[in-house]
Amino acid sequence: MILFFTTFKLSYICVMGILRKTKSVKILLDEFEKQSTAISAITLIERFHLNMNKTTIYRILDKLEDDGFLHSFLGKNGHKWYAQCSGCSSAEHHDIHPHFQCSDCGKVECLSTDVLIPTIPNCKVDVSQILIQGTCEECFS
Amino acid sequence: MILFFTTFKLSYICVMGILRKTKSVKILLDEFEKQSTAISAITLIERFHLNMNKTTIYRILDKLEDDGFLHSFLGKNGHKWYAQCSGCSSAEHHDIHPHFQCSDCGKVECLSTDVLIPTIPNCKVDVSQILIQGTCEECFS
DNA sequence: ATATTTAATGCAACTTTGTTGCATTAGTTA
DNA sequence: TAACTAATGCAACAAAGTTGCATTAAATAT
Repeated sequence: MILFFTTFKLSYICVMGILRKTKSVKILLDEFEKQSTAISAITLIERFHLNMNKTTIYRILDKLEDDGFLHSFLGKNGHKWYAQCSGCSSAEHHDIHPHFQCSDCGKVECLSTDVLIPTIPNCKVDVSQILIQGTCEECFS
Repeated sequence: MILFFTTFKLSYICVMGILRKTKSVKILLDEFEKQSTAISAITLIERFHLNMNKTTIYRILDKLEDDGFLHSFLGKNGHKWYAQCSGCSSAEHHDIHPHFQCSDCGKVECLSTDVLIPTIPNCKVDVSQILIQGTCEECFS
């Protein structure tokens, strides 16, 4: 959340998410600022196991999602991935877009393309997860 | 596989899948014949824990998928689900269709509707998983 | 600047889904 | 009926993610 890069009283803005700007929160926010592609929870745990506990990582990711800074989805193995939201808030997540995962290197990208979800008779559709798998540009050439 | 309901020499047909018509295989085949909606591995383990070991269940499901009798996909929690294929073989799985999971009762249905998958520049697309979540007909009313 | 409050953290133990190795059992073929 | 070996059960394991609780450290109040 942009909050941390300006200087607000956090408690006014975040009701259920992150309240304190701790070292761990800063490290993770920096990471998502730096890297535009999605990152899996497992990758973050490996990458920062010297800096913080895996429990802490899971908890911060959870809160950042509540805050509308990150959105989560499941990769090809059912493992959790996170990426920055664009224009979401704690009130509403409107980041329903497909994700592309390379079967070769495992990298995941958010796709801006819209996919038309079929309507289902008598059912109320809430969310849809679309994971497209294949070979990415780098692994293909 | 229809093989088991007629009388063939199995070894001619199944190369890497199921070779013997055991009690466990019969139970699971019956279950998928009986129920047209998808079934999660966990559900089968609960349902048949008196009849067979969970290892056996996972192994049989795996082989039935190899044989083209079942296809698998991940539900909303990343858990494995299986449903009957229509027209697939061990040589080729062409059952790429969306699935609908009810957030209320957890039930999963295969949808016959086609979804247009976006092309991604310079990438080769292989498979795509589409999981639509919402409230099903029964839970809605 | 220091004390107080309590959100956030680390740790260990746990839960759940799914997998592996190996001895034993039971379909299938000879 | 015997022989072969695929399939099974069991126990132990692996990996992702969660929970409870004592401790630490941000933010606020003094």
